Amino acid sequence: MPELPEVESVRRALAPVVGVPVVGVRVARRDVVRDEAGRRRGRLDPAGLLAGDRVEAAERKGKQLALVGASGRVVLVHLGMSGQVLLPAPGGRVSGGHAHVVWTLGDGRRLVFRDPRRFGGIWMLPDPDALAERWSRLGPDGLAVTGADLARALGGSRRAVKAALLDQAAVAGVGNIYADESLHAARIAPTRACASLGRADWDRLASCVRSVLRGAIRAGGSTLRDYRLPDGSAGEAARRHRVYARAGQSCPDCGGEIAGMLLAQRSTCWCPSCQH
DNA sequence: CGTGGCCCCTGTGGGC
DNA sequence: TGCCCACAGGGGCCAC
Repeated sequence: MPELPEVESVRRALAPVVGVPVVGVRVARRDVVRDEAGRRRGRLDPAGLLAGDRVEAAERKGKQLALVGASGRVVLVHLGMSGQVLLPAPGGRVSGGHAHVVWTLGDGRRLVFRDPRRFGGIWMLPDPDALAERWSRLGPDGLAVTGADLARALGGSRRAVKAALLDQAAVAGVGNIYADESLHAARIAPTRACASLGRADWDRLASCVRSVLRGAIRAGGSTLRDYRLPDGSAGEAARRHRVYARAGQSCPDCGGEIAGMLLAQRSTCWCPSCQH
């Protein structure tokens, strides 16, 4: 679910948590928390989840969110398909269960990680170097990606361009919604082989990726079902979708019928009359 | 090596 | 009304 705009919207909404002490943490499901090596069993040191620490910064690359402690320890959060980071009002309840990790903050509030499907999770990293190492495996962030970046990473690939856009090592933060939306804005068919695109195509596509992501952030992200801002409210970006989940409806640009297909095991929507 | 396919998991909406 | 299947924003791992 959450792609770059949703994670960035969450990150921005966590500004009130920065500078606040972390009093303690309760872990209801041990296996959503992993150490640096990826292990999800064994004794869990609460300090690894910033208990007794203080949140110094909330950072993001692609779809990954990092809470950096004053100690230098890092809590890295992946939302997967159904993950949420919630900051309920004091005394408020988090409905629906699946609240796997709950932090108690010094200002009396709670920070909650819930994730019904558990495709997401939390990684405890010992220091900022470990975070930098992890993030070095991601491609450039979607808000900053250039045509040169895409051409270098994907220019020789035989894959369909949509499948390639979903590769986080090529560009970090684009998922199924914004891949379809960016390709439509760039007027490029999702089925086109990467190797058939020229430099002008990559430049236009990168530009469209950046603007589509920026626009979705302005709208607070796309709420289809699970995604919520930390205060529980929905993002409004889904109103702006031009092709995603609109198969059979008319293209807002040309009025032609939007096609639906399966590409790389993901539902894909596009306009065959204006994307080539 | 690059690439496609399968699987992880829960919840829900539609069709029968 | 109720059941069952298909499908959902992601990504790791496997076999080709």
